[in-house]
Amino acid sequence: MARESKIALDRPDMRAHVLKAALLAIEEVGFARLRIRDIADRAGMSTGHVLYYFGSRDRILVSTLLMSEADLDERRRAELAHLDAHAALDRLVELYLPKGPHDVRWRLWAQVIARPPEDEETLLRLDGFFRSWAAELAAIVRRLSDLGAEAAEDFAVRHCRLMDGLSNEVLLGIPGHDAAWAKKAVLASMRRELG
Amino acid sequence: MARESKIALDRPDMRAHVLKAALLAIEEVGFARLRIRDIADRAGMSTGHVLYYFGSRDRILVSTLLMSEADLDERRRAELAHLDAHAALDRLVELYLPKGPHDVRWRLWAQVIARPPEDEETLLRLDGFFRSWAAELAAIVRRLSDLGAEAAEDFAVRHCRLMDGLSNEVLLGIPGHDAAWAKKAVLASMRRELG
DNA sequence: ACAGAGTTAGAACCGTACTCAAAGTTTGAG
DNA sequence: CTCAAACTTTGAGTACGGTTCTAACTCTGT
Repeated sequence: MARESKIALDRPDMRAHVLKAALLAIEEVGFARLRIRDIADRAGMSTGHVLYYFGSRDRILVSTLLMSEADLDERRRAELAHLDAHAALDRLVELYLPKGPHDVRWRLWAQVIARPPEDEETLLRLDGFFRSWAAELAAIVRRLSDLGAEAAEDFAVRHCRLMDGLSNEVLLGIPGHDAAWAKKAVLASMRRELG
Repeated sequence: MARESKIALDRPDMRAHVLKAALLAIEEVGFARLRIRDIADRAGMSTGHVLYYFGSRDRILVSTLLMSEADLDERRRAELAHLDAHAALDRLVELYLPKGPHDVRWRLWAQVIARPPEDEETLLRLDGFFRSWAAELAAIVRRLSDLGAEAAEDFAVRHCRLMDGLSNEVLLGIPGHDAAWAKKAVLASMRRELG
């Protein structure tokens, strides 16, 4: 609708306010029990109002993921900029992987994959985050090895997908497969290729 | 409860009947709109009855995944047994990856990852399927290369997780990232390592 | 035939996503 | 300053689906 885009442009601050409330709500009540009411309460408004801005529960969650991911994107850049290549690699892996089975950012990803958005624009934004992570990783790898641009890119994409797969197991809570296990596995794979 | 385990033992056929109905229902009405009613209709019973056997919607879905995965496990063994190593590798990748964004088996996985089961027994069974795929892949790889048992196992696990990650993108429906793209990416990675 | 356990159906219940109409607030033109 | 139009906000209302409950039914063993 025209309404939607107008609002998005006019009141980005309001949307951000709701999305922060959503993050807080997820942390506090957990994903399984999350109601729109929980978000509305924390944002200091009514459930109808939250729906007025976002249209549906799923849209709120997708938007929350987009914000959370954009946020991390910035933090990542800022933090990795002044680390040497080895430390940067280690830190990137740490930032990428879930902290545990209840990691909010990853729970959001899981949710969105289980009920994917229909509109292409959102899908492209999600893809953008995939690419951003891969690009950052590729840059670090080039500092660590004599790989060419193409090979580094390939390495980066493969390892991002590897981390996605490992994250699934962490999210499931498979016994023994926790965050530390995942990190170790990724770094081992990277080292074995980089020599 | 005692009730639950008793039923599971006494009436495995009834459970299987419902689960097959669930698969059918998912195919027909899609995941987003799936109601217990849709499953009950197809199984020729009431919603109350379905819940009597499974206790909750989530349990039905987890059980459906377990059955579907066990089924594929068998089919895979049977089919790969009489293929040469190259063909077997190709076919395993094809069987593992989603056929498209609506692949029922993978939608079930996505659902289960988004709302993981609590009980350890189920988690271990899920882990069992991970291991089974990896073992099968490792065996094929050993036929194709001179890798040792340990290296082949490592190769297999890494590539299973890689396929999981690629599957996420297929499920999301990221433009350009379809089933064929995923297959190509996996095989490229495998070839590059196996030489 | 009967008791009692196990099974089945479907109505009732309850919680939650979503709608809607009306009231409140801001904005900007005259 | 006034007023109307657009936008915002609310909360009650609706619809719907998961879950629970109860009462009827079936089957088995005696």
